[in-house]
Formats: sequence, C-alpha cells, structure tokens
Amino acid sequence: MKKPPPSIPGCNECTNRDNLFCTLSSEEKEFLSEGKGQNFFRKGQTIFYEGNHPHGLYCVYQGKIKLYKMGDNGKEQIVRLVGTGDLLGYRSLLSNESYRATATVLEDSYLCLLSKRKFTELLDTNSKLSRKVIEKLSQDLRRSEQSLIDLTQKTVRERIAEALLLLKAKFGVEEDGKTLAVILSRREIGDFVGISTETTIRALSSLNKEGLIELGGKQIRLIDVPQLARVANIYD
Amino acid sequence: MKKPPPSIPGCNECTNRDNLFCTLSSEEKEFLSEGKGQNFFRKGQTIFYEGNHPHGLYCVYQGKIKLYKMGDNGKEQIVRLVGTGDLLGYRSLLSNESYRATATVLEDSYLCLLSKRKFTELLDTNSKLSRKVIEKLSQDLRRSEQSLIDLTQKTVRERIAEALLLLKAKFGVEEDGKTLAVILSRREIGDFVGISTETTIRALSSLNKEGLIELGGKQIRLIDVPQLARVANIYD
DNA sequence: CGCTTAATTGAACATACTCAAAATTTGTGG
DNA sequence: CCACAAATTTTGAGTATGTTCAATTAAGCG
Repeated sequence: MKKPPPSIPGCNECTNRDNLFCTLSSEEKEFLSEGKGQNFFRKGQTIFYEGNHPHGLYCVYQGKIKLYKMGDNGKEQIVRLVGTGDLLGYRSLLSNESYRATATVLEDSYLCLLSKRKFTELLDTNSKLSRKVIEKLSQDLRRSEQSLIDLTQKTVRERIAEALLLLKAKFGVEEDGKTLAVILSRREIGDFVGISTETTIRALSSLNKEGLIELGGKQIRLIDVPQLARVANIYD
Repeated sequence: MKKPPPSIPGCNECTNRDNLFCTLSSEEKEFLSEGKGQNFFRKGQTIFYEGNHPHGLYCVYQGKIKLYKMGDNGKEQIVRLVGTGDLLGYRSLLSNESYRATATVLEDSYLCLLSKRKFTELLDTNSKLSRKVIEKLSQDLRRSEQSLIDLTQKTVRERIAEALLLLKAKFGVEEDGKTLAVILSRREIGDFVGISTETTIRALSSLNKEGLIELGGKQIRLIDVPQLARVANIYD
C-alpha cells in the first residue's frame, strides 16, 4: 500500500491547464466544481466497463489510464491512453451511448467526476466550450484514423518504434530524460500496437540490441530518439 | 458521357434529411444557402487532396465519395465512405487543420460548398447545431475506433463479410434488393478493409463459391445476409 | 524465501503478401 | 456494333511476417 489519497482541490484551484475547461469563467468553474465526486483508484482497478452507462464526466486530476476494447476473441486493443489533465468518458457521454471501451488504471490515479447535467448545461450556454469540445473530438478522430493506417500498413518494428515515441509524448520521461514515465506490461504494449505479446518482446529486444533503447525490467529508456523516429516512419 | 448536371436547389428546398442542418430554421438555412457553391464531379475526379486547406464545408447533394489516406508505401486506406446527404471535410474544418485525407468521387456527384465563415457563425449562435456536430463527431470516433479493432483482430474473411454489410447499410441495394448500389474496384474494397487486392479477390470468390454472395463483373449481390453477418462476427 | 505472474526463447505453423502471368472486362474510336 | 487497347481481375507459387504453443527464465510480491 502506498500514500493515502490527497484531497483534490476545486476546479478553480486545479493546476491542470490546457484542458477543455481553461476557457471557463470562475463562476462557471465554481458551478461545475460544486458537488463533483472525487475518486481514488489503485493500479489495476477499473473505472468503467464497456457497456456501462456514463454517470458523468471523469477528469483526471492525476494519473494514467488505459482505454481499451475487447475483441471477439478476448484480445484487448488499447484505443486511447489518458493522463493527468485529460478527460475520460466524454465520447460516450456526448453521443448519449453506453461506454464502448473499458477504462483501467495504469497507476494510482485521482479522478473527479463531474455532473453530466452540469456539463451539458454549460455546453448549451457556453459556445466557446462547445467549440473546444468539437476541436477535441476532431483531433481524436484524426488520431484514430491515423492509427488505422498505422495498424494496417506498418510493420511490427515500425509500430513499436512509433508507440514508444507516442508514449514519450503522452506521458513524458523521468528526470534522466530517457526513461519512459509509464509502466506498461509487454502484453499492454502489444495491445496498444495490435500485436501479440511474444512479437512485442522480440521487437523490443531487437531495438535493444541495436542500441536504440535500453530495457531494464519494465523500464524502457529511449536512447536514440532520432533513429527511433526514422524506424517508425520509413519503409525498408 | 452521361446526363448533364441538374440544378441544385437551395438548402431550404433540399430534400436530403437527417443531416446536421435539419434543426435549422428557415432563416438559418437561407443564410447558409446564400452564395453557396455548387459543384459537379465526375467519377474518378478528386474533390480535395490530403494537405489542402478547407475553403468551406462540402455537403453531398447526391453522389458517392471515398475518403482515403495514403500510407508511406503508397497504399491507400479508405477511412470513410460518404454518400448523399452526408457532409464532407468537416473534421478538418472544425479542427482548423489541413485535410488529412483525399476525397475522390466514386460516381458522378453533386456537391454544395458552404461558406466556412457562415458555418462557424451558425455554430457559435446555434447551440442545437453544435450539439449535433458533437454527436456526429462522437459517432465517427466510435466507428473509427471500432474499425481499429476490426482491422487488427479480424481475419480477412470476416473483414470482407463485414465490409459488404457495411456497404449495404451505407449505400443500399438496387431494386432487386440484393445488388450493392456502389461500384468499387477490388482494389478499393481491399483499401477499405486494409488488405491486398489479390487477397480481396480470393476472399470474395470464396464467399461466392459458398453461395453467400454472387459476383457479376463489379456487381456484388448479397445472397445470404444472415450468414454473412455470422461470418463477419464469429471466430473459427 | 517461496510463490505467482510476467518475460523470454524456440520451433512449427498460418495467414496474408508479393510477383508474375493469364484471363477478363471495360472503354474508345471507327 | 465491333475491334482493339488498356485496365482490371483472376490464378498460382513462393515467401515473409507474425501467431501460437510449449517450455524456460526472471521478476514482483506478500
């Protein structure tokens, strides 16, 4: 067991920037903040399952989460990774559907649960907010369509290299500037790029042998980022 | 050469329903309609290319269009199919980016080009419209994420069966109730499901031999839809 | 420290791709 | 309407890439 949950501040005091809510006025933030739920999840816990209905909108105060779908054969496909400051569950909420993916916590996380009613109310009255939402969805859509190409047309090696760079961009690195700041199992990395665990391992150890990365347990250090980028993009 | 382009009516007289604009008032439709461009494209012509900047929002008065991305190896991946009544190019417009896909016409099509300024203006003033846009993007995103799973986890056979059903749902069938109302080349079908042309052909002729479909030139007749659905979903 | 889970390796196998060649279809102009 | 050229479809054979399954080693946890 680790540190106890800290208390999460109100939305007005929240230090996470750059999210949808940064354009809200103090009053609006107050309004949204009021009565919000605060949740602590330990690594491995599931926030919601595919098929559940959204109660509200999750906002990640701090943490890392994977959002994945189950294939018919039981294999998982990670469709999005979610980090500090990100929102979670907005797609289903906005289209009034049940969740189409499962959200599981990658490391201990603190989430706020904002009221669905309040959020949609704000959406109706604040055109800047809805504008932001539209932009966010558009970006997600672009990314998803890009993944679509990557998954069908790139080799395992390319996809793994790309995934490592994506993980760096998304979650950053430790103080050494090289070690990825997320811990994913080999299976999870495979689920992310759509390949089997064994193939993932082989691709990683090949990059390791070539000196582009270093593996130490579950830690992955990106040694030669430019070369990784080249591997990720270019065909043999 | 075929029929000459008919004149396209104003948005108020447009018979296409169910699109984003169905909630607009007559005045708003008038506003949007005013000064819109009207374009006719022949089969094979390209409406815009990946990298171009959106001038406005395309609305398909009548026609069929494929939206595809180019992989690094030059292979295409169809990311969306667009038909009568659908909008085209909204994702890029809404996120203020250049087009991330190329739009090419599958059969002679009539498109309206709505002013970007007018559209965004309406978006800011009409919360019902932005709500609709949000729902549409959410649905697109869900579909895209589903494709992601399908492409990585389903076999060629399953994907082909699914694609045929998708094509039926999207573009419908001829009067016989069986013949798909779109003509796609084998390569295009492959580009849609992310497999090579040859493999596409083999999968189709296998379904043909089993009596689930009938092939006649580029025409495809769906004979046993329930069985196709079973093929599309279930693993061996 | 012992146990459970995850990572790794090897080998056989399957699926889909590539390349080349043949057959068909489609488009065009007379 | 026909003939020809071009494009597309189809087929076969060999190959590559990644999967699966089983066995081994290493790591994480109480």
